[in-house]
Amino acid sequence: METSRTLPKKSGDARTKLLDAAIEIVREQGFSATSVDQLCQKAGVTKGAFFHHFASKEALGAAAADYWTEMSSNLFMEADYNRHDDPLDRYLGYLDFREEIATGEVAEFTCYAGTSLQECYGSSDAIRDAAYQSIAGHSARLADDLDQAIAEYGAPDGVTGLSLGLYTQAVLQGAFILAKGQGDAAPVHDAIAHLRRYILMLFGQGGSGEI
Amino acid sequence: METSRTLPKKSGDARTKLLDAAIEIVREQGFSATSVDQLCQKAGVTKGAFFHHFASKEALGAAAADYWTEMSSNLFMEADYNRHDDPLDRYLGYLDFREEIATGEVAEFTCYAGTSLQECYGSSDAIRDAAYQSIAGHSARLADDLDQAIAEYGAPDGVTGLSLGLYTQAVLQGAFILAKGQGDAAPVHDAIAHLRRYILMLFGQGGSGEI
DNA sequence: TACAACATACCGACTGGTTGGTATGTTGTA
DNA sequence: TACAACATACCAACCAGTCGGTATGTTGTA
Repeated sequence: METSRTLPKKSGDARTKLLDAAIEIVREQGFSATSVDQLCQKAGVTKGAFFHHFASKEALGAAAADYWTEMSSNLFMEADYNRHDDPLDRYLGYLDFREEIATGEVAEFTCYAGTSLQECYGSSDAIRDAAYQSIAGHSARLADDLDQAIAEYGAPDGVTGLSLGLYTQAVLQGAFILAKGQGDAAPVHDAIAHLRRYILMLFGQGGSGEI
Repeated sequence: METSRTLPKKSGDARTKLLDAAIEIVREQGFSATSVDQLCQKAGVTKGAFFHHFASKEALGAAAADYWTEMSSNLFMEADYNRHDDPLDRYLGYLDFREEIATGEVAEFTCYAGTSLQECYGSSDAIRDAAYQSIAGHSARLADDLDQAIAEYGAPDGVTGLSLGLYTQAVLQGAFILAKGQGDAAPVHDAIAHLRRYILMLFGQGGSGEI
């Protein structure tokens, strides 16, 4: 029953191939519109393998959200912007990095968690929770730097690191929706420009300014 | 083939009942996860009525986006905040109004266009286009007030009414996603607070300040 | 080290229910 | 009587999930 959520890590690669396939296809056409057969074909495995590793299609969706959390967590933790000494510079570097990776096909830079959270929040508790966990966890990591920046440079009453971290994610998720409508990454760059301007005004030109 | 997109307006109410049902159910469980039978049951009509008015399920989805555009357009046009003389006050009043209507169940205040745009952008051109049209059109109306505010109070280089209008929608759409994850409207209020602070800083306390 | 007992990973044909869509009525009304 | 607005009955395709089976480890023990 619980084959899916605990990561066995050293199993054959059918599981991983299915998770990769899920993230790719679901980002493009949504979860409900994606069939198990389609997933299997993309992953190059059979249905038997699918239901050996996942109790249901829903379990795959939730496991893919966890997988997404892990992948994106690694991506951002290893990025160069973390090396800045100043917490505000780290945050601004994060924004730059997000701009950098927002190129190419829309489905390649949009967020699995945001997509499936929006689609599945009413039909699957497991997927909703795993997807929200992904976004909330990411926000919390941002909040660390932002809290330090607030401690160093000050901020208006009611402005906390977490609230800014969540706002950052809201801006990005919303920009992804606009990008899907427009067919390219331009809305993401525009939105980040506004967000960056807000942060710079909030902290009164704090930080070193370098990139 | 084109039974759906041109609004006959004075037809029997099966069509309208189906559109209302679509907006209600799709906002809760997504488009793909909603079946034609479910739609018919909710609307209290039969399948014959459905396919009399809509060429396909996809056509219903696109028509519902148009219907959503019309409904929300009326809602915002008739709202009190439009009576402000100052364009910035009108924009700020819009933000207040959006906060006001963001209460109760999540599915009741989230956006049909944003939901279906995110879900269907890769699987249905018709729905994607109609949904994006809804958001883009809404942004354009905001852009009018924002352009006037810029003319009156000035703004940094590169800040246009349209770019701020689209940013506003991005913030709201992203906040809706967070609201779905959290299960209540709090993220919407938090996000609007940040957005309002940004606008006020941008325009340097312009506007009358009254509500 | 040898072998039985068991576990894991995977295969693919099959099933029963659901799906979007169709074909053919019926009914109200202009 | 003509046509729009529905209703009813039905269908083929597709869907998630099952099941009997195989091949390849792993482990305990004598």
